[in-house]
Order: sequence, then C-alpha cells, then structure tokens
Amino acid sequence: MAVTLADVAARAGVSAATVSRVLNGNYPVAGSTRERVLRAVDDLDYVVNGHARALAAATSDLVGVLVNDVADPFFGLISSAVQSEISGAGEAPGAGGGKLAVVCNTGGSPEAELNYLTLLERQRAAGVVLTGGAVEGTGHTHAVAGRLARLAASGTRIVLCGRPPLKALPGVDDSLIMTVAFDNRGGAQRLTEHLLSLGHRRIGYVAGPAERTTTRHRLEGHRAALAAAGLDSGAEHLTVYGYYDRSSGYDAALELLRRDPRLTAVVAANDTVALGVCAALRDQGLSVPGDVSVAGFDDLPFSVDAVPALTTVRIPLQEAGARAGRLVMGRQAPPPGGVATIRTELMARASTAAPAPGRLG
Amino acid sequence: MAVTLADVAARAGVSAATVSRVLNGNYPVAGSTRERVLRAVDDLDYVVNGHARALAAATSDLVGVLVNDVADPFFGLISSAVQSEISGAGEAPGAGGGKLAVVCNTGGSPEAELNYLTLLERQRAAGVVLTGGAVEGTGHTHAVAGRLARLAASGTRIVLCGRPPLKALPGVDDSLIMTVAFDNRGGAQRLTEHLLSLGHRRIGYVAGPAERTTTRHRLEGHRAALAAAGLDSGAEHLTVYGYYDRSSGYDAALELLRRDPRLTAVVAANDTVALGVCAALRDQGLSVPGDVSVAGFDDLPFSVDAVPALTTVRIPLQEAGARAGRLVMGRQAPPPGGVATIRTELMARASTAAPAPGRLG
DNA sequence: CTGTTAGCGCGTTCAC
DNA sequence: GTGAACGCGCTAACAG
Repeated sequence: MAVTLADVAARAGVSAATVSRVLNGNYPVAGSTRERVLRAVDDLDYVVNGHARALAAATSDLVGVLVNDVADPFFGLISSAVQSEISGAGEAPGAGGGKLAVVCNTGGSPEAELNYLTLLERQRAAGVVLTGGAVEGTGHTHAVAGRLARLAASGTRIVLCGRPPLKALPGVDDSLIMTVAFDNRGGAQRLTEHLLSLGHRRIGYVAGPAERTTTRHRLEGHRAALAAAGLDSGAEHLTVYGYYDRSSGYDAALELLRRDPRLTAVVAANDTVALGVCAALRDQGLSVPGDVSVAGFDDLPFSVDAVPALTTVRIPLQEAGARAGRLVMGRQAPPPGGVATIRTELMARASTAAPAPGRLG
Repeated sequence: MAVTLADVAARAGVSAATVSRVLNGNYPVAGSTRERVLRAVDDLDYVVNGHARALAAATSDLVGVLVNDVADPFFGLISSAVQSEISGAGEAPGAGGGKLAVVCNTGGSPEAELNYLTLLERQRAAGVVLTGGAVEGTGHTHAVAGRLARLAASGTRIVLCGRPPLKALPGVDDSLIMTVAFDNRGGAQRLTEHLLSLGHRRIGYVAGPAERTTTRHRLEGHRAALAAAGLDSGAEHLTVYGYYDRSSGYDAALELLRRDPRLTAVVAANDTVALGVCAALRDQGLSVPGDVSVAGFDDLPFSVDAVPALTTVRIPLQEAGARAGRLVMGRQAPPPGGVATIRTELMARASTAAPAPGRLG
C-alpha cells in the first residue's frame, strides 16, 4: 500500500520519531540526518497521512464553508475569497499553516446545513464559515445554535458571514464565534430613498424567501424608506415573495403589474432577480427605465453589463470573504463585540430614472 | 474534551465494538442493545471522529473537486452538480455512503493544482474530480499525470471533467481514471459555421489563455470552419488571446476593431468574455447585432438575459457534473474507453444576424 | 449476537 | 540530538 513514516525511517536509517521531527520542524535535528531523511522522503514519494496526523495531534486542516448555492456568484465570490485567504495567501496551500477549504452546498436546506455541521464536527474541522442569510424558524435557529456551541466548545472557530450575529451562547467562549455582517437594511433603505428622490411613488418590491434574515432585513430597509416618505400604507400590497433566482423575478414582475399596472419602479431582492424583472417588463412591452425603473442588490459582476446597467447596492463580497477567512484562521483579532459590519454602497446606474410624467397619477 | 466511542460504550453498558457496529450497521446487533446504544449516543451528543475512522478503516469520505475559479458560474454549476450527486442525492449528506465534496480553487495556477493534489493524497481522498481545461506545459502535464497515477494506484477514483483524457499511465488501472469530455471543437465549429451561413466573412476571435486545452480546442473548431470556407488565411491576424473574464473581452474587442475596423462578427472564448465584447462595441457606438454580431460559449444562465440574448454553444454543465459525480462514486460504470463525450449544442439567439450590407465589401 | 485483542499511522512524552 | 514507548479514537478479526 501507501508508504508510511516507518518506511521512510527505515530507508533513512533513523527512527520514526526523527522523521516526524524533520517533517514538522518542531524540534532540533542534526543537519546531516535531516538531509538523509528528506532524501528518503523524496525517493519514496512519501505523503503524510492527514488522518493519522489529525488523530495524533488532535488538529485538522479543514475549514468548512457553508453556502446556499455554489452556482450563485454571490456565494462563489465569498467562498473564493475565504479560500484564497485561508489557503495561505500567496504561499502554497498545504505548506505552512494553510488550511483546506471545504465548500459545502446546502441548497438553502436547513437539514442539509445541520448535516454538514455534523460532518464538519466529525472531521474536527479547524473552523467553519457560514455564509448567507439564515432561515428563521425557531426550531432551526435553535438547532444550529446548539451545533455551533458544541463546535466552539471543542475549539473550532466559527464565523458567520452575511448573517446576523448569534446571541451569546451559554458556556461558549465568545471569541470563538464571530460575525461579518452586511448592512442589508441600510443599503435597502438608501436604494429606496434613491427611487423616492427620483419621484417614484408606486414602487413594487420583489422579496426573497419569506423566512430568511437577508430577505427580512432588506425588506425592512425598503419599508423604512417608504415610511419616512409617508408611503407605507400600500406597501404590503406591492410586495411579492419568491426565490433568489431569475424566474422568480420574472414571475413576480408579472404579478406586480397585475396588482398595479401603473407601477413606476420595482426593487428586487438581488441582481439575479432584477434581471428576471427586466426580462418580464421587456416581454410586456415596457421599457427600462423609460416606463419602469428597476433596481437590484449585491452588485454582482454581470450587473454593470446589463442593458441598461443595473442600479444596485454594492456589497464588497470579496472583502467580506477575506475578512471572514482571516478571522476563522485567527490571523486577525476579532472585532469589538465580535461583529464587524460591512458597509454597503448605492450604485446608481442607468436602470433607474425619473418616472415618465404619463405614468404618474 | 470530546466524547468518544468508549464514553458511549460505558454509558450504554456495552463494549466499544458494539457501539461501532450499531453506528455502522455492518453487523447484526440485538434490537434492545441497539436501542440502548442509540440513546447513549443521543444523550452524550456523540459525533464520530472522522479521522480515527478513516485511519482504522483506511477509507475516507472526502472527494476533491478542483476548479479554476469558484466565482465563475461555469465551475459553480459543475461543482454544484458533483456535490449534490456525491453527497447522496436526496439522502442527507453524512448518512449512508455520501461523501463530502471539497471544492478546491486553483485559480488556474498549475502549482496550486499540484499542491491540492498532494493535500488530497494526504487526506487519502476517496476520489478526485479535475474540472476545466488543463494547462499544456509538458512539465506540468507530466507532473499532474504522476500525481494522478499515484493517487489512482492507492485506489482513488479520478475523473477529468472538461479536460482531455490522459494517455494510459504506466502501471495504473485504467478503470480508475475516467474522463467526461466536452465537445469544444465541434461546438466551436458549428458556431462559426452559423456565422458563415449568415454571410459573415470577417470574423474576429477572442481566445482564452493560449496554453489551455479548452482554448486550443475551441480555436481549432473555429479555424476548421473557416478553412472549410476557404477563409483561414487571415485567421491568425483576427485572433486575440486573453483571460476568461469580462475585461479581457472588452480589451480584445477594441484590439480587434483596431486590426480590422470592418469586422462584422466576433466569436468569444466564453459567455463572460462575450459580455465584455458587447460592452466594448456599445462603447464604440456599434450595435449588436446591427453592426457586429457576437457569439459566446457555454450558455451560462445569464446569457439568455443579455440584451440582445446571446448566441452561444450550450454545454450541459450540470449534466456533466452529475455524470462526473456518479463516476467518481463508482455508482455508474465507466464509459467504454473511459471517455464520455458530452455533446454541445448551438443556441442561435439574437446577438447574431446577417451582416449589414453597408459593412460588407 | 457480543466482548477482547490488535493494530491503522503518526505525534509526543520520556529516557538516553 | 535521537530512539523507545505510549496513546489518539476507531474498526476488524477472532473468540466465545
């Protein structure tokens, strides 16, 4: 089978302990023997057994990254940043203290999320990064909190990225559970204020799945802006819930037009949804932003290329991912209170404009 | 610290072996004791130590998925499909024979690729899926082949997805190295034939990085179509190389216009690049497809939403990923010859049209 | 059906 | 500076 430490030791004419010391560089070893060992390692193409090492040393080099959808650039950008940060940033992954990112695709399913956490606990992961909005069912929230508490109790560092901070867990070292939060509420509020300032009054909203924190926060920001303008009375009527995908946006736009054919703007849960909204409007013979303005959220790479270029709220995803990566590696001190909030920025582009006088009433 | 098998055994009043048997369900265990054990497991919140298990059983539940760029939907879609396939397709990940997908982001770097392969070998991964085009440097090809040979020799199943099959490796069981290849050449050829049939004669080509197999194959298909039409003489002059990203497309389009201002069509290395090309053309005051037709490759989700909708070549990425997943799990018999070729399909949409008479000549 | 006995491959005390 | 011995937590073979 595979070549082991003992094989290398035999080849080099030393003990296994010495080989181990050379490989880990933790103890002084004579230069000459070190040479001999390294040559033996090379000759035999020796590769350490990570499991044996993990078992003996009680450490692991796995870091789990839970995402709702790997195929969604939103999560792709975050995980990419986390990965490049934890794999050693420049130095080769596998060398040094670099860790291996395990990207786990939950598909948004709470059960899958719990299962993956179990799997990671089983692997005694060095850290876990949970990305994206959390599902808000008391049962689920509780279950996740429990899992995370256990993980943290065993020394696993945990970073919540893009989801709200957890309330302090009983018996858990707070410095082990950190949060990189997005200012979804503020961003959404500024976005709707932008539309209001352009003169829009009948603004539809395409929300994400009802039970997710991200959905709720963005919607709250939107409503806050409306309320400040005294327009919150009909807000519920002009809100449609769906998934974070294009076809949801398409369908939702049609539904919104049905509810109010004289809509002058639509705010979408995210950029992908916004594209679906634009497609539906076009298919209905409406122009963007001539007849209806459309705005998204996230500022994903394709948004600037849409025609017209999409007005949206930028979240510096790679920056957030990198920050999460550093925190989970313990390379950066936890922010005060354990929560770092990432600013969001309004990107006003061509898909929003003042409403056509003819559509106002 | 963490609760172990022995703790559970003590609590249940049985031996460690019995607990192990209950957990793995490999051996018959009396119903009553099974109950007792399971209750103890539950009481103690016991979670197996994956490393210890892997060490003792000499098996691992990790499957590595190497990608060039997690943030690119092309790879996102493939890895998403691989992941859902190997994690047990329906059944909960962690249960049954489900494996854990480790998505490794190489960033297109050959060194990173080798490092990850070492890491995976170290973890004694159950399987490895390499996605995306390979870098064609003799040195690198050789190094990777060597690593894969060693991996395969130790029983790791290997699937190449979207890269050309490896020549038979000395001393390696062929049934362990399988390939899911994309018909890049054929797809590219049909795409260019489509443009030729519309009447285009001055067709620019924005290629990917020069040293990658995917780049070469797509370019070959394009050239083959040109050659069949007797148009291959100036082809090299109208080819620009870049990366698989938007800005490369943007820059390349400007360069192509410089080389031949009377271009009537541009074929891009992939859809993302095509978006960049469209952006550049628009910025130059040229309309698509009025002045210049544009085509992409891959048919990523956003392509149908581009304005105008992008003509491209569809690769059924999720299907390919799922296939790769099944192969790497050993759930599907290897295709004859070890190579399954995935068909590609021309998606003729609105971004290509007959050239304007005024621009011909 | 169940308990006992050996390792799996490595890190880490101890002695030397 | 180096070797010998023990144990990490679990599975597998062997008894009973």
